[in-house]
Amino acid sequence: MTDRQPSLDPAQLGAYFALMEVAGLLRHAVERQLRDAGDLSYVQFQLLARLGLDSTTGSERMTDLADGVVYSRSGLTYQAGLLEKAGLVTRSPSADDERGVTVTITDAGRALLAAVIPGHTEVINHQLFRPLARGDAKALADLLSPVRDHMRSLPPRSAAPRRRR
Amino acid sequence: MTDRQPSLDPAQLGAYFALMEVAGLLRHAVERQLRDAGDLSYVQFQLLARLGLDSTTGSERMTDLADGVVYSRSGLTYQAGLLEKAGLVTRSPSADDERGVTVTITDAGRALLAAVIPGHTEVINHQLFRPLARGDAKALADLLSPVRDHMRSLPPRSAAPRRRR
DNA sequence: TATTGTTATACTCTATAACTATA
DNA sequence: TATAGTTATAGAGTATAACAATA
Repeated sequence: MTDRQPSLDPAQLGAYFALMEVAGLLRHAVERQLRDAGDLSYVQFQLLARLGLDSTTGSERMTDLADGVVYSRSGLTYQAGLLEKAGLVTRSPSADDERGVTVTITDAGRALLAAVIPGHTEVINHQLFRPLARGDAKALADLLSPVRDHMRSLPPRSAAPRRRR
Repeated sequence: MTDRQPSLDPAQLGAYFALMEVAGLLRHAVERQLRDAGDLSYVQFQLLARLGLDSTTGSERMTDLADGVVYSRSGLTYQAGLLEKAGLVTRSPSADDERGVTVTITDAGRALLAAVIPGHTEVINHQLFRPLARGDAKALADLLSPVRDHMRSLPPRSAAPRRRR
């Protein structure tokens, strides 16, 4: 079940700690901005961004959203409920599968997204890219993209094992 | 207060999203391992690691710990209380400054740290480094270290503004 | 007066399990 | 029987503000 001696060399340790600290600090900064600018949590922003920017239709099914944002079904139900209550998304039964729920971003949701993004990118520029040279962004993306793809392919995502009774 | 049009180019967007997703998934995986192996949250692990690995004495003051782990004083008090209750650290008044509290890792804390680290590094190897080539770890560390230093130097850390009454 | 740390409190978020309804 | 989503619930974590004690 476990490999032998997989201990990390100093470069790996440095990369790991730097990655976690940078991402943690960046997320903290970004969450503050999103909270101040639009009263959104990072997860809510991710959901809106997924619907408003990634999706061409502005709609996605709950399960697909959960897979993208990585958490439990009930957590997504909770967040989608908050977004719906705020008028930023609507929920309706899926056309093809009566069990499914389709979440759709509203005009208000798009407007809020647009209102929040400038400050968002500004934080990212200031905190993340200011100390980097041109070309570093691409280098970073090239390093991390394969990792992301690998992690996505791994095992357990939102729809983790379901208990049988 | 705001720069003009700091919008992100595609490479920057890609780097940002990849960074956040990789770090998020990695943290999720690592938290599960720490929980299973030692009933530790990631933050608690960070505190133990800071005391047991980074510090030569095994001790640090509360404020310094908070600065390193990035959160509020009260949050640190809460976590330090949990660690103390579990016998993994002790808290005692600082020698030089009567106001201060020195946190020290116990033998049990070091033992738990040692017990947890193999599984921890294994997760990191599997999830983060498996898809990377030799040399990529150093490249990643070289890219992110300046960012981390920059972010650390920025403004608000644990000891954020204190309200006057 | 400023700083260190704790406490009380309220709130957000997440996970588990049970439940309903459709495939 | 399996899957999609919701609900109830309980727990962990965080932030704010007020507070006590020392510098």
